Amino acid sequence: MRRDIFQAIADPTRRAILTLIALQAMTPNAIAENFNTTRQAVSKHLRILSECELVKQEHQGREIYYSLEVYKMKEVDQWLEQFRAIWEIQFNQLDELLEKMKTQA
Amino acid sequence: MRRDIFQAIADPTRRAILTLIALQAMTPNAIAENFNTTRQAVSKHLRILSECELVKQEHQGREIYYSLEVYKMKEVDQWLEQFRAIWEIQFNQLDELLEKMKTQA
DNA sequence: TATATAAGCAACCGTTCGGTTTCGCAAAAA
DNA sequence: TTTTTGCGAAACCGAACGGTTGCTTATATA
Repeated sequence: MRRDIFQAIADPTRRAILTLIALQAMTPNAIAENFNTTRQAVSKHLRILSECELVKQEHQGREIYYSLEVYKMKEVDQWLEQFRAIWEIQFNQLDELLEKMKTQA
Repeated sequence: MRRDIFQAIADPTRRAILTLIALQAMTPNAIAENFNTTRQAVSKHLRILSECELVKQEHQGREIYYSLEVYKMKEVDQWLEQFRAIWEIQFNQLDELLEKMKTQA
């Protein structure tokens, strides 16, 4: 059961949960109210997000507040880095092409 | 069979394929040589990558060259944007804290 | 023409996924 | 103390996933 951040964000519900708790910590029940699923389903998603440390818990009495571990998102950002260089090159080439077309017109 | 770029990059083999063909187009056989799987397995991955337009084909005789559709990667980058703002705020707060500790020392 | 090769496609198999239902536990409220 | 509430864990189910094997089609080569 090797959890991986890319697998974690593959599910649209989990991505929505991450967005939801990005700015404020929330309990599983509160989170579940925003979706058409049961609390248990949300709980499962939270477990997966916890396993790859995308989310952290804070216990308050019998309530558990979940919040985003935003630094972990940087792993995706770092993976994207290799492609960012390429799409900037392609953008510049397009730019040169447009320039060329302009001078020829 | 809802294909989605996030689901496409969830698989480590597919991520490796994307990196492999990022700089040069390759045929399925050539790609498969880089992994411990059969050509058919790679072919399946390429089909999934094609379905969400992360990859484009170029036919040359009986060979098919696959290459990266790098602009599509920006969708992930755009999704990350919402979190980028947050981690920069947190970074700045850490920065302020370090500054504070320095002046107090 | 006959043969070899590149590649896609379909069928099948075991595993994982996302969800529900049921249960147990601990904290708060009655 | 008893009841309610918030939560996670386990068992189960259908669907999807990743992979293999076998087949067909199309191009290149003898």
